[in-house]
Amino acid sequence: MAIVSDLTAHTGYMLRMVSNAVSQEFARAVADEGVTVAEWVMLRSLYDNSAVAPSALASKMGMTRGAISKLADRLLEKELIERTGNPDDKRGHRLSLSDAGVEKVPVLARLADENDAAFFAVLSRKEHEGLRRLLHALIDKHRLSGIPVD
Amino acid sequence: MAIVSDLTAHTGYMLRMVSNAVSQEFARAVADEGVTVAEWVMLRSLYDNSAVAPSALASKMGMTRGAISKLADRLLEKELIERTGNPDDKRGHRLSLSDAGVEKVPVLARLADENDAAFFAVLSRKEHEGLRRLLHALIDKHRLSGIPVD
DNA sequence: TATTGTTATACTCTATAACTATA
DNA sequence: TATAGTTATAGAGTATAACAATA
Repeated sequence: MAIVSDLTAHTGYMLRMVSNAVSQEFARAVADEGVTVAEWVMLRSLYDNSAVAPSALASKMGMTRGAISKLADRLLEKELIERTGNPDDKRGHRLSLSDAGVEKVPVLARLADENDAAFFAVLSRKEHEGLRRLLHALIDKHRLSGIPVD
Repeated sequence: MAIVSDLTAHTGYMLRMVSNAVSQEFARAVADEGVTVAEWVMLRSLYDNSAVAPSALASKMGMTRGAISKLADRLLEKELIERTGNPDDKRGHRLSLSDAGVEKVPVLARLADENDAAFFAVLSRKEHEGLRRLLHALIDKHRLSGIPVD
């Protein structure tokens, strides 16, 4: 029988297990506020600089323009964002937070803070910082800020 | 304006970015072999101890029984696994690898080895080991081997 | 009554590609 | 022709709940 490496031999597999666990817990937390994790990321991205082009969000969030469009539709229906035209280029749109959206972001941010603190509390401060440093190195070296899709 | 933590302030967010990147690269690699990541995990799980009950796989893989059922349907259609009855308990089923499945696992394992090695090559050996240790601690302390679902 | 597994339904996320309108 | 954005379609993953057969 061939020698076959175990599933946990792969760091990517362990990463996926842990990531799924954190995200699933966070998904439950924000679900009470009526949003999904991807919706939270879009809302948070619009909080700093409102009036962002959908294509800019797509490359920032690592999603296709089609996915951004659908995500924006849902947030529009929930009246958390607004979609306006770009006067300079009539093809372009701009997405921005609604008043309700501006109010919602700090609430969701607090849930994110709490969820993160609770999950990683099983690590010492030093270990937690080490993990963040390693993840940061991977993000940096693989240029994962905005995987340009599409 | 309220103070709102940045997305990257959350370790869970960074974890999700990195995990998605590794998994997406691996998904592309195994897609050439005609399987998905979840299918690979099920095939690998059946490689060690063939003849596993669907419910056992569900708790091992952290999926619902319904999800396992659907996944098994796809692998049956690809003729990589077989589904038999359990003579001791006529309600029960047993899943096991087909001959083609047994041949496929080492091929996929090699892709997993290569993908993992390539992605984490940007870390030093010491850093890589440190990351594995931290992930292992999180898996252990949160008992993530088999989140019993359903 | 409880359990095993399947099936039905539905929603999110993702990707590809066709389409509309502007440039 | 190229670009911005939307829309259509489809597949994968997940969850809930209803269901049939068996215990």
